[in-house]
Amino acid sequence: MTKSTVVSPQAVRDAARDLFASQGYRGTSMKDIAQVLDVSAPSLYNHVPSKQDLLHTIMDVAMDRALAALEVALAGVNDVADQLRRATEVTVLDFLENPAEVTVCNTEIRSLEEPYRQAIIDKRDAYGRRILAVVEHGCATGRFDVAEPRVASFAILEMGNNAKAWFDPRGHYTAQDVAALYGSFALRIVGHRAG
Amino acid sequence: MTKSTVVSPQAVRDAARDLFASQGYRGTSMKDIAQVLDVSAPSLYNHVPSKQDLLHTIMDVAMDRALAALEVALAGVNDVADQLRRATEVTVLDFLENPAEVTVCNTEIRSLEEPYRQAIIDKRDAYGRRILAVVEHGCATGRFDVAEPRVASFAILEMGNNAKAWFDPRGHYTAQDVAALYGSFALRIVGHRAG
DNA sequence: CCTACCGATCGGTAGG
DNA sequence: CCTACCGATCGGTAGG
Repeated sequence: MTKSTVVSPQAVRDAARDLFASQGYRGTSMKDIAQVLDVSAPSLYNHVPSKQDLLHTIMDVAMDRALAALEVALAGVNDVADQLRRATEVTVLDFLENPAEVTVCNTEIRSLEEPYRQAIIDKRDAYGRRILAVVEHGCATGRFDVAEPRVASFAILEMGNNAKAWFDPRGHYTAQDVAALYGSFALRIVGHRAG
Repeated sequence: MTKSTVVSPQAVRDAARDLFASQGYRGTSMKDIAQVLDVSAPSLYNHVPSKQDLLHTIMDVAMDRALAALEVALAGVNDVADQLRRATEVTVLDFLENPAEVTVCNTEIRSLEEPYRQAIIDKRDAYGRRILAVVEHGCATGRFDVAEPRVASFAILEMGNNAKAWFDPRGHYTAQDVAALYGSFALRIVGHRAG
């Protein structure tokens, strides 16, 4: 036997996540997902309500996980430079460790129907505001020196987005190594001054 | 009359570009494109050979334009810091001035059939190598100080990718202003030392 | 969990 | 440039 996995809502979402990431939401049929799990397409509806619900759930779980990881990374950290470094590291780590979810979140917002679409956009914006707040705090306290904190925070959030495309988990560098590198880039972008 | 545009291959590509950017390639039908131009879907085949050709041509023209603009921006510039600043500025300017093409290039490579897909990837990689060469030259001559030139060049190329999402051409800053800001970020990332 | 099937939509062609 | 139409595929349901 090649497939002995018990079909479950999570198994369907995992298969859908990988296919949505590689072929897109519109380019993936319920039959494609079913074939991965070795069942017929109609059988999927015993586990999930619809294709649209699959997409929304994948993205919503991914956003909640990212937001929670960001809060954990910032909890109890007082130095604003450490805050920015950790926020950047945890962001890049999320990109590297969950490449399929991140790709789906990046490319399939347009495939979400309302009100799901707006709900995901709100969570994505909340993530961005959290980064911006750190950058602004660093500027207000004179630890950072950058002309446009808002633009700087966008650049920091975005610069690691494609790292998952070239990162090799079995290569010379670990995901944490790469994340640390981006953390140092973030501090340079905001013009961090020590002490 | 609401539409008096003469239908031409370029008009079809322009309509397709905007629809592919907002709805995706698979989410856009030939009928959708035809409706923008106020003709029937079969009529489009008098101007373009296929939907797939539309996608490939849009992306290929966009990549050639970006590569040419990069060469023009670097022509005759000797100082490596100026080279990196200009390369970053022209990259971000391309993102801001051609948001639909850039979105299509970013999200629809997976919708391209071979050999078109590989040809576009090759052009995208050539662009990245050009940026990397500048960063490496700056490191080799001691003008830049960054541990991983390759990762730095990826970060620089990527950081402005989403600027088109929040940039408002009628706002306080011009596209050139925003591009200049990213140019300064690039020099900070590579640890540029003056003189 | 399956087969059989529904109405809708797709890219593209025929023929004029 | 049009209408009429082709075969294929889609998400989802019926019924068991």
